[in-house]
Amino acid sequence: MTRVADALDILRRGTDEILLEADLEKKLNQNRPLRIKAGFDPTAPDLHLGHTVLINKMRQFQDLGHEVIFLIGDFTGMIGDPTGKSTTRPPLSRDEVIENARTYEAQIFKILDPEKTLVMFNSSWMGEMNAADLIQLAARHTVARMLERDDFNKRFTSNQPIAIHEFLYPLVQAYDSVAIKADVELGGTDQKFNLLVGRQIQESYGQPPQVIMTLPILEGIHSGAEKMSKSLDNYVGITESPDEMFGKIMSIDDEKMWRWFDLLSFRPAAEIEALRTEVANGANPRDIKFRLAEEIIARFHNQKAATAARQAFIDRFREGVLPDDIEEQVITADAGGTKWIAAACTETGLTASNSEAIRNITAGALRIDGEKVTDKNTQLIAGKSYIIQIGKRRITRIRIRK
RNA sequence: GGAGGGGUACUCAAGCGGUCAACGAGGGCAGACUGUAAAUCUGCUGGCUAUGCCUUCGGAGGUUCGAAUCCUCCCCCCUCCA
Repeated sequence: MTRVADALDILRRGTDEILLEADLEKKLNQNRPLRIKAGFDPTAPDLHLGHTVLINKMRQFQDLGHEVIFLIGDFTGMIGDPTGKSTTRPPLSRDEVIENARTYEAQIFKILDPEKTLVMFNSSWMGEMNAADLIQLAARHTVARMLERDDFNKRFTSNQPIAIHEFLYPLVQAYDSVAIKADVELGGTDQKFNLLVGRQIQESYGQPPQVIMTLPILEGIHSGAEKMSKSLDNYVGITESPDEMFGKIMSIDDEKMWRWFDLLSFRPAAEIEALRTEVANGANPRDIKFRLAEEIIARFHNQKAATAARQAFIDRFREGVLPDDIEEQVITADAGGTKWIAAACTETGLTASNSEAIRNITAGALRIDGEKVTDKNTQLIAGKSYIIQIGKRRITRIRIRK
């Protein structure tokens, strides 16, 4: 096997599509570092495992000696939200963009090699364009082609509005590839259309078209097929604590676990296959899920933290032991020297309102020091400290101050 | 520019003068069962120490004992015609 064939094997793993793979092979054969592009929003980053599917692929390119361009779409971000459905996003200031970029770096370099990563902003070329330049760019594409994009097509045929500027987004993104002279652009499967526009626009500027590589979209931790996202609150953030990560990963269902192994694990395919066999032969899927959780936590924290998280998980949920490092919050008692339980829950953020706390008491979900509370008028006494639990996941220690 | 249709809670979607804090579905939270899984079953899902009070049905006014429901004006979306 040649080295190019090896590289292709590595790069192919976990991808949804590579267009055209023959082009990629050709480029790899040129024996030079390729320019690998991936674009990101300029909004405040809170990277989660879903993003890492893509970032891991970037890392593989780096390991093979290629140059990764982490492109921050600050120009497009400054215009506003493309869907326009939600309230218009306020334009980000220069300082905010730079601040967000810094936060990105702090997170992506948990995976990427800083030495081989180029962070760029598309405002540096888009900001130079004038109206005539933009119109000439727009002249390189047709409405009919735009309407081929799935979501445009759906909206068009179902009479939903499409703002004209939305057509500019794929074009600007495509032009980014021209400006960067990208050899390869990575994106989620939902980006396929935009990435293909990049190929076409590059060609019209006389550049060899980029290879596009789409990666599957990771589903969130809740049941169902919704993609992992912050707004759906079904994500595992890469800066979360080991315990939080462990709990969330364990809560995914068994079927989804294999999907996560495929997309997130660095284990050799054969090893994952062996794990499948173990489960098929009767191993408890939970124990296999432990390994997935540990691998991921070790990646973003370290092996020691991963082991500790697993132990804490077992202690807490199998043995029913309370964690020993519950954060203590201090709140002030009322004039009478006591504190109403519902108000205490709300003040500590355990519940969003007193009503919610009362509902949880009625539902039998609230415990004080392990004892189920049935009286919604329960008072906490000043000077004492209590462990308050709602359900299995929400827990805090409260000290009542006079 | 003209004619018509529509904006309801996190989302979709009923309601079309009182019985509406607003049917139903999804989502979420909790309980049972478990492996803190999933599936299933059950309860809850605006706020307020509450058999009551307050704020919600695009916005502002008005009619009425009483409005999400009727009227006026405004904003936004969609369709058809031009």
